[in-house]
Amino acid sequence: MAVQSIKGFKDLLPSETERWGQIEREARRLFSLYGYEEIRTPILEFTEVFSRSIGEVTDIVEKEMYTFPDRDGRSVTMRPEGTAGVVRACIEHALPSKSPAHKLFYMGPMFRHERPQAGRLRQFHQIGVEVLGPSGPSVDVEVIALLADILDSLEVRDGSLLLNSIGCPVCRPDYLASLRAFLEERRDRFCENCRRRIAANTLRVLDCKVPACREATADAPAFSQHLCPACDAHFDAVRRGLTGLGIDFVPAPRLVRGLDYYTRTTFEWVTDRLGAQNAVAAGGRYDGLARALGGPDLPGSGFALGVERLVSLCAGPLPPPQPLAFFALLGEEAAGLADPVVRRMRREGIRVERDLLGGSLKSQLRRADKAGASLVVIIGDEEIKRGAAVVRDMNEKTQTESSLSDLGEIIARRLRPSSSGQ
RNA sequence: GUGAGCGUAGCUCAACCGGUUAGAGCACUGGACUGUGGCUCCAGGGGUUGAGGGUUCAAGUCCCUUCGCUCACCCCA
Repeated sequence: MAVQSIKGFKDLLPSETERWGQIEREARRLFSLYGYEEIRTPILEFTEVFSRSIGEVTDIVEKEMYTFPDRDGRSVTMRPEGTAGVVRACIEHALPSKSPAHKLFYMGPMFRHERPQAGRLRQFHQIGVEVLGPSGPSVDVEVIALLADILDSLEVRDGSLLLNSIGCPVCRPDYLASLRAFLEERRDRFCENCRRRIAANTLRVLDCKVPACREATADAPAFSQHLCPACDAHFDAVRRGLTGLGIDFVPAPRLVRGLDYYTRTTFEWVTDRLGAQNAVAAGGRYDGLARALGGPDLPGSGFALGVERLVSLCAGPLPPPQPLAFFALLGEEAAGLADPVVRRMRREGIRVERDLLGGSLKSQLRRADKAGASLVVIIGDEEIKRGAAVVRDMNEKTQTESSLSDLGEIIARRLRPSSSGQ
């Protein structure tokens, strides 16, 4: 059998890359409007960057990372998410000392060795933002508004924003203790997984899908009732901020995050149109991350958006391509005459295709039609004798003849009938 | 990592209870129209039926192994 791509690694063919391009352009446009700057960090990092930030006991670190010894023996890992590398870079380049606030975005591939399924790949792509420095609630609100605007600009509107607060190092221990006590009391009502989680990943029990577990936790203590005054005020301000912007959200007391570094605000944009993987974007505040990486206190807030998942939700129209002129050429001599014209037109910003396959005029016209050409320039022996070219309008089915020297200007004028101001 | 389903042409799918030369639509190429696209009609190229083994007079079809894909669990973007 011929060689194939690796399981969970997908090719993006031209039929799909247009949508990707649209998404990336829209995102970049909004990032620029919001004042976010791009950062590009390496795909490969020392393993500690992830194990120390994401959390040693998470699934990602325990069994999903592409980790291997580099040739010099040091353990390296292909990034499973974007935040850790961005924060590492900020610490390494002492960004906090250069400016008290950094608003960054990134886009690119992430890698997790999971079993592929709908909406889940081993190489997948995220677009994300990180705001490093400011710790106030308005940062969380801005980040969520930015996410909402990206989705809105792509006409992805049916879905909901889940919002929660998971406290901070001040209030979380108390809450965890009372939650754990609550769970322990009804330990025998939980699935095997959850029994293990009670000690290992207490918050996760709240998020279990097993109905019996859901029932057992129906009246579990909610974090929102146990927040310390500072976290409570922060959460309240985020909610008021979102309401003020007209951004709907649903309080989700069970929404927890799998990654250790989250504090306070946590949110997720979910839809029911994606199969089992319902999260399109997720994020929150991670005030403890920079310290975990050995850096200074550096509050952060951001989100990551799954591009593949977003693509499958996008049904809106793609931007129409620039009008196209197509050269149908019969014979070597015609090609020799046409090529300089074609090149000149391209350098002037006109979209021009030149037939490369040859064959009958009929087959070249067929290709021109399929390529979506609005004008076709035909040059054959008869035209060469007259030093001319036939210009066929594919929509009107009309033809005119013009001299080779005027060709460029005539095509340019006809392809941009009204927007000559450009 | 666990479980289930599915692998037939480039794509989407047929092929009865196992039966003789594996078909169709779309796509592609050519012709009708010798230099004029889309529509129509005609023709043509394309297959190790995922791979390997077994049962049988006979396997796309049944059995085993293996590879791949898909979906779900888990987890997450």
